[in-house]
Amino acid sequence: MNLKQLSALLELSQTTVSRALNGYPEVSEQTRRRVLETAQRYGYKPNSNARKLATGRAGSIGYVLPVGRNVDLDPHFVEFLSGLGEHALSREVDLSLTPASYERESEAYRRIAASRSVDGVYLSAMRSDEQRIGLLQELGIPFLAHGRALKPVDGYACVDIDNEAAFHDATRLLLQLGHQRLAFINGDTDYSFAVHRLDGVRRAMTACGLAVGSLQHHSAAMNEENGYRIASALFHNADPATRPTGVLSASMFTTLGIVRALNQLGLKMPDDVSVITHDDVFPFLKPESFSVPLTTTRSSIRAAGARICERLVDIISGVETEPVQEIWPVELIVRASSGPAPTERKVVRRAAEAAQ
Amino acid sequence: MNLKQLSALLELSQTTVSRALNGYPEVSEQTRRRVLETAQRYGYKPNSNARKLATGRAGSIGYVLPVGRNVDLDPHFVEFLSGLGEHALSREVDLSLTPASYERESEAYRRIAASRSVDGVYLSAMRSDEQRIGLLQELGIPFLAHGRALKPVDGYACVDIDNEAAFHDATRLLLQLGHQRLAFINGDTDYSFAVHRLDGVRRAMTACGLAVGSLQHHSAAMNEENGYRIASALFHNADPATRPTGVLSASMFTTLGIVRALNQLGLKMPDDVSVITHDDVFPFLKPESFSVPLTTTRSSIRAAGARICERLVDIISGVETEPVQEIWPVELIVRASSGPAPTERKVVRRAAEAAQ
DNA sequence: CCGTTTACTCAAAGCGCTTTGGGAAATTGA
DNA sequence: TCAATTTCCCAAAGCGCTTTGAGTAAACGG
Repeated sequence: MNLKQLSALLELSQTTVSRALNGYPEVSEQTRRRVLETAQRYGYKPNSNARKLATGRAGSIGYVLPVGRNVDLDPHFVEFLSGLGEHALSREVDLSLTPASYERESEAYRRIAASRSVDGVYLSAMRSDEQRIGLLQELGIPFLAHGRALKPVDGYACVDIDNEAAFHDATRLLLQLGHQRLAFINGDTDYSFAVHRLDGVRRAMTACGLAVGSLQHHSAAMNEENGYRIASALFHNADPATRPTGVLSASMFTTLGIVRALNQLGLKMPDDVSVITHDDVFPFLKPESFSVPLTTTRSSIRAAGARICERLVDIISGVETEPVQEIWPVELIVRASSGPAPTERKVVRRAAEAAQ
Repeated sequence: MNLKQLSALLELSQTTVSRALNGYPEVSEQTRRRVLETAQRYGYKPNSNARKLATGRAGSIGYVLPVGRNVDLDPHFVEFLSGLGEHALSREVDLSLTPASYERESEAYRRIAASRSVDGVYLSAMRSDEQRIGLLQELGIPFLAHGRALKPVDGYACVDIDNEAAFHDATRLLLQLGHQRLAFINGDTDYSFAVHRLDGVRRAMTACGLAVGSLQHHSAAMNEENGYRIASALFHNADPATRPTGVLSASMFTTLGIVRALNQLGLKMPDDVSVITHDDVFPFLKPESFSVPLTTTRSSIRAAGARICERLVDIISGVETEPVQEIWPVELIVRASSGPAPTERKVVRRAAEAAQ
């Protein structure tokens, strides 16, 4: 059933039927009702491709999906997608994913732009060495970034969380609790969020008069394995008097590994080591659900997804004109995994106990 | 730059240019080269909507994304998507996600079908009470299911793993190891995979002469919290002589919770309780990465994604005509979390130790 | 009563591509 | 040499929708 057939059936012109369906005022209420009713009964739905061609609007937002043997879409993405989808639903837009290997990424953006298959795109996993912003500006396709680039600093729209402040605050808490030897198991610093977080940690240390060089900083993909590997290296056979007493962790997955390493070495949270983790709010893995509930910096990645969809639709429809950089604050939530730094005395006592 | 402008530039008809670009034989090699070269130089890309309208092909496959306040896309989805995307890349198809709330799901499928925005769809999370197969058959849109319905048993194309055999084998292993009291922390039996798994467990028990009624079966969403909650209920204050000694778990997330509960209660794997888990092969959480490496039934959900994309493209293009039901075998991989059932003597001894 | 709004409706012109059905030139076969 | 192919290219007709620009009848105002 297409428009032509439907209008023949109704003995009306295509114009009138189209207008009736799309809510234009130039059609009488009576006619509109009749049209809607008939359309409903015969299950008429406009052909989306024809409509897209005629209007020039695609009614969908795009994303270039990084794929390849060595690329793992991480669970952050699906959580983000949930939020995006939730909002997309209310605005009746679809999401179009264009798979592309890392090397051919810019080609994919070019194709999207030239073929006009989407109205706008969003970027995520912003890199320290970010190329896409310039590309998309040049291509003239509306976009919104989830996260920020290190440079350019502005001139584009984004939604990001205040990673710098989050890790500054977490670090300050550890320092206030008396921790002097800190370790930071960071995400991959190829991504800008990891750089911002490191900046935050360093600023807090500096403010407290601690040498930045004393920080044990490790950068790696955020997963269980790396958390385990790095934490094991930090604590295995380390002198209790010199090993870190405070650990900052980039993600809950990393922390799963850290916890496993600590358990294996017989180290307790928070008596031997305090841990603060960033929590993206996964419904399937919560900081309360650790044997020792985790102190976290928390920001819902899902909420960010919903917001990004909302703003992207506004940008596309011209409601939002200036490129706004929206930075969300992050909460620091104290649970049981953080506590006062062990004193020298305690360290010795606990070491003796452990030796037995 | 559109086709009209490009052909004006080349002083050729649109027909010839279109044919040259699309590789039709009716155009001389020399002309083709000239066309391709010019198109390249001026960055011409066909408008995808116009092409879709003209050809009737969408060049994309669709998925109805379940969203809503209470719906969590789980990490399985992103892993699946990785696989799908990997293959989609090689076939140059896009993925189109249409968000829909659970209640309006069938409406979303109808819209997709009527608006011809995609060439085919895939289904996942097949339910015990599955309605979508009939709907899609009626709508006449090509589809491929990831998983199977309980009924209809056949008449549609699917890719599934042999959940029944997987859990049969896992159960048989526990029985062979002498376990007599089993618990199964299953996924939600609203989904057919969970029913198949339960069938497998029961078949193994029956074959071994064990009463099916003795199985402690719990059905719940597969996450850390539920694993913890159910395992705690099973083992907290339970008589060592009657509590389960073998536990089957539906997912790695569930098992995270089970392990937490066991740790808290001071129970050891595999001495006090053997655990076998299904592993969907997440790159960020591996069975080897548990303090006691997990015995698992393993099947890569990502590989399934790639295969589904491959077959769906074949179905759309008419290469695959008969609805094939492709069932993948599942490997049972023994690691340290499974072992012989504790004997009565051992049970008493360990209980005494624990009491001290 | 007649010119002017107002309320509806319509025919037709795109949107940018693919594809059908030829047609003219070049090549071939006898 | 001439008819029959083959080769290469074209004009024009869609695909199914939206939107422009008009037109007609009814309602209105003075």
